[in-house]
Amino acid sequence: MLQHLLEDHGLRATQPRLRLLEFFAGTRGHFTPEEIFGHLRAQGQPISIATLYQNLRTFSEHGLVKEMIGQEGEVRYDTNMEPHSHMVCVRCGRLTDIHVELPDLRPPAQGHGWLIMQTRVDFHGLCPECQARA
Amino acid sequence: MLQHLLEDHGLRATQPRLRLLEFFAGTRGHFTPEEIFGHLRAQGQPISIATLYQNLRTFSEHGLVKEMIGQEGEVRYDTNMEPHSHMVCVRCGRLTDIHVELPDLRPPAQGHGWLIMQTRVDFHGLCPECQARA
DNA sequence: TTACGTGCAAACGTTTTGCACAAAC
DNA sequence: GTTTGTGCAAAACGTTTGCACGTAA
Repeated sequence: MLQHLLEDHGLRATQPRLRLLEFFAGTRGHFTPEEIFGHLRAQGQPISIATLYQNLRTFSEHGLVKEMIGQEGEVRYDTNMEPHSHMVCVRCGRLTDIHVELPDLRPPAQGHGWLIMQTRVDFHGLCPECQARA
Repeated sequence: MLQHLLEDHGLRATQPRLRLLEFFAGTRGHFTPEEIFGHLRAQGQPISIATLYQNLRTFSEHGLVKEMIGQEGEVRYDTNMEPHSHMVCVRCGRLTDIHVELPDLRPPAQGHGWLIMQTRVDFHGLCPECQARA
C-alpha cells in the first residue's frame, strides 16, 4: 500500500504524493520532472510544479526514487533501486536498464592512491528499431 | 601556434578565442563555463559571457574541446580528446582522467538486438586527500 | 569591403524559494 | 491545534538569442 510506504518514511500521505507514487508504480523508465508533470496532468491528476519538484527531492532523499543525470545533463528519476547499467541509443535517446556482471574492473587508480568504491558502466549504441531504420 | 589552430578550422583568430585557447593550453582539467569565465577575468583577460558560450560551442563542434556532463549535470569542457575514463571523488568532487584497458565488456544486450558502439566506464570513490582526512 | 565575431541586454527554460493557506495527523 | 505540505507567484539560475557595432581577412 502506497500510503504505508509514505508513513514508513515519516512522510504524510497527501494527494500529490500518492499520485506521484502511483505514477511511479505504474511505469518503468527514467523520467524528467517535466515528463512526470505532463503524465499526471494528462491523467487528470495534476499537481503543482513546485510540489512536484519538492517531492521528487524528498522522495530521493528518502530512497523512494533514484535521481540520475541523463546523457544531455537532464535530471531523471527512476524507481529501479538495484544497481544496474544503462544502454543508451545514440540516435533516438532510448534508455534501457540492463544487468551486467562486471568483471573485476580495477583501474590502475589503486596505484595512485584512490579507493574505488563503485564502478559505473554505460553502453552507447543503436537500439533495434534505429538499426532497422538505417 | 594557437592562431594556426583556429585558421585550420576555418575560424577567425579573434582576441576572445585566443584567450580561451590559451587558457585551455595552460591547464589540465574539466571546467564549467563559469569557472572558465572566472579564470579569464582573474587573469585580466575577461571575455563576454555570451562570447564564451558561443565559442565553447563552436570549439566543441570543431573538435577543439570536448563537452562532457559532470556528475551533478553540469556541463564541463576539457581538451583531452583521447578516449578515457574518469575517477570521481564522491566527497570532494575531484575528477581525474585515467586510462583503463577495457576488457571485452559485452553486455547481454547484443542478445536483445542492440548494437553497442561504445562503453563508458566511470569510477567513484575517494581520492587520496579525502582518505587521509577521514 | 564584406563576412564573421563580439557583447550587451533581453529572453529563455528549468528549478528553487517565500509565503499564505490547506490538509494531515 | 500543531505541524507539515501545497501551490501560487516571484526569484534565481545557467544558457541562448537578437541585434547593432567592431574587427579580421
